[in-house]
Amino acid sequence: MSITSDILRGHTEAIILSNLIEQDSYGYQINKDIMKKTNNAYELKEATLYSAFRRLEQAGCIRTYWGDETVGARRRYYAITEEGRKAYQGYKQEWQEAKEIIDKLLK
Amino acid sequence: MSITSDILRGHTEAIILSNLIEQDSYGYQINKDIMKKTNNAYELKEATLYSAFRRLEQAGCIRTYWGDETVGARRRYYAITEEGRKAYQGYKQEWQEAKEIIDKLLK
DNA sequence: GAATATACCTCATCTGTCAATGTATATTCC
DNA sequence: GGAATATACATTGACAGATGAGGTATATTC
Repeated sequence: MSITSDILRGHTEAIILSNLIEQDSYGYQINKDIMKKTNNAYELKEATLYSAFRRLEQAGCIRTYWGDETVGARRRYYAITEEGRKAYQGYKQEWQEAKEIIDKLLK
Repeated sequence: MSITSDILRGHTEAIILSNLIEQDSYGYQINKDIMKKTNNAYELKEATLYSAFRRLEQAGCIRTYWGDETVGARRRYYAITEEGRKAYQGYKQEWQEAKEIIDKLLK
């Protein structure tokens, strides 16, 4: 991992939601996707991932169900809710604004 | 303030250093500058500012001296060190990378 | 049968942010 | 005269998100 967690902090939930907008997924897979998308520059720690899931579920942004795998380890799938889609739009908007602000400040 | 602190978290020190590269300054002024630069979209809380000063000094990124004001409240000035300039370059680099990564992830 | 990959989960700890609180000086305005 | 506001610095305790360390279980590869 090349970028510090304090910079990614605050984006965890948005990153997860972004993944779930494409399709329902489960923890392990989401993490793999993130690594792939960033060419291994960023990896969510498991504990971070699961605590974010808990927050997102509590907030009504995702719902969860168990996969029906007959082989291999069981998978807990997550699906984004309507609430979650709204939240995601908000996060994206916020990111665009934050980007501008930080760019201004780090000139 | 319109953008959440979790997103700015991790940029505080870089923002301060950026300010000190322009000129020596003091806490109150730095905060005012930040507000001005961001059109009041972002304001460092005082406690955040001062704890960042402490970290930066500890890390050798800034040094401090008292101003010689004869009127008004005393001012504690901060100056960036060579170490601090290097750190700032690192922060800027990191920000460029982080920006790309987050942009990829929030597509 | 040992190692590795897949897959889930929890707890204690760490770190940065911030509300609240305190001190002191100077200016403005009624 | 005095009340409000602006300037300026500083500390403390609480909070929240990130994470290292630990745990469980199944399947495959060598």
